[in-house]
Amino acid sequence: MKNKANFGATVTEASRERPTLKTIAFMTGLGITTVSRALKDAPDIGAETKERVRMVASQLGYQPNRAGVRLRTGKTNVIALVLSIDEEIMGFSSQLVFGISEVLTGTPYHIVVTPHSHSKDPMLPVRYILETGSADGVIISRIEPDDPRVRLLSERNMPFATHGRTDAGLMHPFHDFDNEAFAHQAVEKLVVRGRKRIALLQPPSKLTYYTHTRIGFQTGLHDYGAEEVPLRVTIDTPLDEIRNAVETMMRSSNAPDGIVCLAGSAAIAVNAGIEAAGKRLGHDVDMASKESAPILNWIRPEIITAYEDVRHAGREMAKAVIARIDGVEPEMLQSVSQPVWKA
Amino acid sequence: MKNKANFGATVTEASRERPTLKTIAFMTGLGITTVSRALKDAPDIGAETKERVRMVASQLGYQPNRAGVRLRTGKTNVIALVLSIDEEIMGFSSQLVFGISEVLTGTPYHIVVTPHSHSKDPMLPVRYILETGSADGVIISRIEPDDPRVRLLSERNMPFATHGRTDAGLMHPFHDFDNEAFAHQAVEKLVVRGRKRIALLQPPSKLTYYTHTRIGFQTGLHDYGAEEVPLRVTIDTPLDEIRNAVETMMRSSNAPDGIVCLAGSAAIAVNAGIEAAGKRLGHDVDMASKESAPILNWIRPEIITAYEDVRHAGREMAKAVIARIDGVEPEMLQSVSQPVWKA
DNA sequence: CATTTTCACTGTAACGTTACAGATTTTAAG
DNA sequence: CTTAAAATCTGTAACGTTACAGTGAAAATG
Repeated sequence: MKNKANFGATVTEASRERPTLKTIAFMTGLGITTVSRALKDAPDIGAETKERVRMVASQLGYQPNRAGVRLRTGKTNVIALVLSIDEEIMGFSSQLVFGISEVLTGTPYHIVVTPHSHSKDPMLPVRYILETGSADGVIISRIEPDDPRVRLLSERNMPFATHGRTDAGLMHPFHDFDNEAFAHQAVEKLVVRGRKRIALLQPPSKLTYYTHTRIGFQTGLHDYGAEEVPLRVTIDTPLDEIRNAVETMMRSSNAPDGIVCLAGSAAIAVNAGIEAAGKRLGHDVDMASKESAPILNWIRPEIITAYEDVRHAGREMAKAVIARIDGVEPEMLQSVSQPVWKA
Repeated sequence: MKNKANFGATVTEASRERPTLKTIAFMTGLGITTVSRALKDAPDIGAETKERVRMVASQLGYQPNRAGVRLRTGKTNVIALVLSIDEEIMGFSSQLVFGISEVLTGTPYHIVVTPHSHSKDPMLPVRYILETGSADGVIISRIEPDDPRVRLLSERNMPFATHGRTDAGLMHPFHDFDNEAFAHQAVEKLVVRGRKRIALLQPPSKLTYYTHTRIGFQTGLHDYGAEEVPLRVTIDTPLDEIRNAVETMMRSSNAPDGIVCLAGSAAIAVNAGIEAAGKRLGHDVDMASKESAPILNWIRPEIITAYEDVRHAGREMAKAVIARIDGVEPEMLQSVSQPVWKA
């Protein structure tokens, strides 16, 4: 009862202050510890007491003070999203953020966005999070086969999920788009339209899904009897360079009659290159592209598009990190989503 | 010296633990308070002592524990970005986030993203932030002339900046794009090309910049002697409805010969509508559009585009909130950026 | 009826930080 | 020399929370 004096003097003022366990303790006449435990539904608190505490708490609109919890327990209730600034042209990362938030709403977790330029050291943000313990879980993208961030996070036992897979016997939660299936099916779609000489606008070779893409593409070529026309730019190349490279390619005697494209924004540049070369989509050449926002068909209905649901990816990864934090085994937290072809 | 025993026993282990003021106090032989004050460059600490403390601190890679600071001082070192999920198609909000982060890097601030659907109560996230004191500053967008969030934040003395202006004598930091100038100039560009019958794809009427847009547009019509062809959809309308509305309009006897469009994503749908009606951009009709990512000209070089630098907006708002937190007057923290027309 | 168990509840300490009110030593002033 | 004034430094308490080690009373056991 030593709090009584405190409250007696300031009861009217106190009602405007943010309620704490102390407030509830005072109002119920219980100890602070009891209130804390009651709200956590601890087994050594009476049922009726719990009920009473819960009532008062919700009456007051009590919300645990995050700093208090964090200081005492180390639990931050933060999920850090590490984003590469440069990968972004088409709102890819907004969708990720929104997907993640969807899941985090209704949990105590907040999402902190930690961007970095991938020209700088990609380890920096991850190291910062580990050193300062500023998050309970981490989400990273642009994964490499033997990604050092994945190694470090695993080693330090920090729960995390990746957008993309590794390929070095590292076991961890991930969500990935099935780029192998996409590339394979893309080749099929083109061959069905009579295309046999196909170019691939692929991801940069250091990312894991470069290989997935290559395998799907080459298997497709083999299965459906087509051949590759080489293209030296990647989806990370600036759009004008892509356009120029495609224009040059389309003007050459070696021009392809089909193009597979791994990103929606790049597809726009490819299309510009095709048109600059005086060719027509659907006539001289066909293009199959992945897109993370349904806009390509607004631009050219002839583009064969597969949708990658990035928001869904965000949801999956958010669920995975939280599950990982709760101790679920990484094996259970891996998922791959299939391309959805338009029409 | 009462810490000595503690440390003596665990000195090797302690070196792996995260350093605190206590660690530095032990290493320098000073009191915890002294170290704290030394690191803040307080006037009552000796110059040599400060130097020594700073050395040891940086040696150890000391970083203040955020939970400790927050619990003690109430300072969260968090900027909350409140985003509307629905407004997003083209990576608008990613650019905002990146712009904000650019400024926040090198400050102690982190960015927490708090999304919400604007079909739900838009006050919810703001109320949550106020009630839980979970941020030192807030950034909001989609501003209305008499925005209740602006009122509430002002009333509660929470530093904030808005992306867009209010119009009810509310004084607060903001950054805005000059939509009035944009609309006016857009009309000019169209009239210069001989267009006289112009349609406007405008923002929803509840947002402040609807009025700005209308004023610029109508002044432009008047100044350059053109007339308006009404269009009932807004840039918030789903893309397929925009397309249909535009197609219908373009097929009608009342079809415009110029269109002003306030958003890049909507422009894509407008273009699709024009083409669906069998008209050609640059021949039958011209379009001037704002865009926040340079993609429209990849799609149709004929579109007259003005660039809105959203990343810059993010930077401006981040600087504004921080300045506001530091006590700078709102009057000093308002900026408007001008449209930049391509070529 | 004495003893053990169970049940319901509680005080203390600690997480890392800073405001505040001293404490000690040195220097300046009278 | 004494006294006042700087100049430096420090311990205590508190922010809100929870782990831990209890306490006291009632119920079950022998």
